[in-house]
Amino acid sequence: MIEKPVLESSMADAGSANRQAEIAYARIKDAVIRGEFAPGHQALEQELALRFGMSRTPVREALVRLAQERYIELVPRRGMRVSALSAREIREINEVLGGLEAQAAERLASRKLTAEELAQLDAAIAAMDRALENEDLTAWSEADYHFHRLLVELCGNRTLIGIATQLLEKAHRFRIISTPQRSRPVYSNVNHAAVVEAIRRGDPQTAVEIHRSHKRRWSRELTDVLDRLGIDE
Amino acid sequence: MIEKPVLESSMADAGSANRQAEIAYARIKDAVIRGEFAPGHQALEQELALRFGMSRTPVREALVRLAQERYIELVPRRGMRVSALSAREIREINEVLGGLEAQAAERLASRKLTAEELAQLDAAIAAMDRALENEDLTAWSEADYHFHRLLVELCGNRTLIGIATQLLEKAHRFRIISTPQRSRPVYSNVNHAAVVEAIRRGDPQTAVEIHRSHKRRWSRELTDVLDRLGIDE
DNA sequence: CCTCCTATTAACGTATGCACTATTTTGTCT
DNA sequence: AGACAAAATAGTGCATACGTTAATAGGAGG
Repeated sequence: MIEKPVLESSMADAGSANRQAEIAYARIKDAVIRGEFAPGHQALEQELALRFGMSRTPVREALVRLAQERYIELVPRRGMRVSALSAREIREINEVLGGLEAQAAERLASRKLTAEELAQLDAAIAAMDRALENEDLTAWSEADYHFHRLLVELCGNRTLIGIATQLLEKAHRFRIISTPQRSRPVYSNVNHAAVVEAIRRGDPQTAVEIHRSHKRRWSRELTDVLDRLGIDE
Repeated sequence: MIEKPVLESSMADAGSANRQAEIAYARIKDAVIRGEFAPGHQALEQELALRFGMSRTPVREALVRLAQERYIELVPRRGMRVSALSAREIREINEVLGGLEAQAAERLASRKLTAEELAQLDAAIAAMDRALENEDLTAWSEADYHFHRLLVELCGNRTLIGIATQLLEKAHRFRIISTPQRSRPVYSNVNHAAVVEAIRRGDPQTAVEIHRSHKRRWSRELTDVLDRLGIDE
């Protein structure tokens, strides 16, 4: 048995892939979504590496992935810069997501959901109602995010799930910023419940209709919110 | 002036970002899409680095990006493995893309296109017609790809453009494989022309309707094609 | 004082080095 | 010969090193 000079970091984890790069990816992404790294915030690769206790290599890998997802830009000489969510992008995401969710809802209404799946949807709506009663907009925001993710994830189309999840994360990032500026979202809960009802009845037509009109209403409100936040193109 | 020992590679290019990593990314992606790297094909990082005349670092960066786009998998000990296009994934892509393109068409019909934009669409259809007359399925396939990309790119929603383009590239990868198995696509040209007509008239309703029914027809044909190719879930 | 040019610095992009580990190969025992 | 254990091998994931170059600071000239 050759004795190897174990320098440091005993590499306790055995199983999965990329530890360090994965950690860097998750931490930076989380910081961006939660607003810790504000739009425009810059950080050098070395800086991040130091903060995470790793070398530039895994940090760079994380940055490349995040840049591909448009969370950051890699500016040649200044490291990463956190992308701003422009009004344009928010509107675009809202529009695309509307279409994808309508597709998901249509699919859901077209197949028989298990009792458990329906219970999950009901629970998600219940959580939203509870948050609304407590006037807890942050909790409502989280619950709404959860509901939308659930709706998408139940649809079974993994390609759709992947794309919609990415967009939902970005929408959630915006929601975290905008929550204080939004009026009490009473319509949302009612509409979500109605969509689930249509899904339960197996009525794709109605599910899509409701979802569409809800999105249209929110689209109009969005304009005001963007104004109040002073976000421009 | 300090004389620096210029070792090799005079770095002739000045302007843009990542040269090497970008090259690796483009070459591998192209090889996968064009079928040079068949599904299941494996290659080690060192192997690719050698082939491209660079070190493992930029190759790895390219692989990480491609893995994120699901063109390849990074298998811990065997380098990259080219992902197979499963029947399931193809159907999923077809479904999502149908929705996105319908959205794009709707948007196009809802705004006034410039004469040049309409001319571009007409030209794309003309190219498809020409290919069909010449019984050149490969050329038709390229022209069809071009038409769909154009349709999407004219819609103005950059988020939609980005997502749809990724999906169109994958669909194109499938088309390259499946072209020999497909019956002569007569309907497609007629339908594409009808969609453009609806867009020209500014009739979103009809544009969406036609697009939908076309996608439904293709969806049915797809099942046969998948059978003939022996692609299973 | 302002402008232009030069020298320095700093950060990226890439190359290389190193340790850890899954896999394979070799050798021994039954 | 087959099965199991031990050692060699190979390849990743990360750390470090290096050259290039953009940005900046400092000095000279107008």
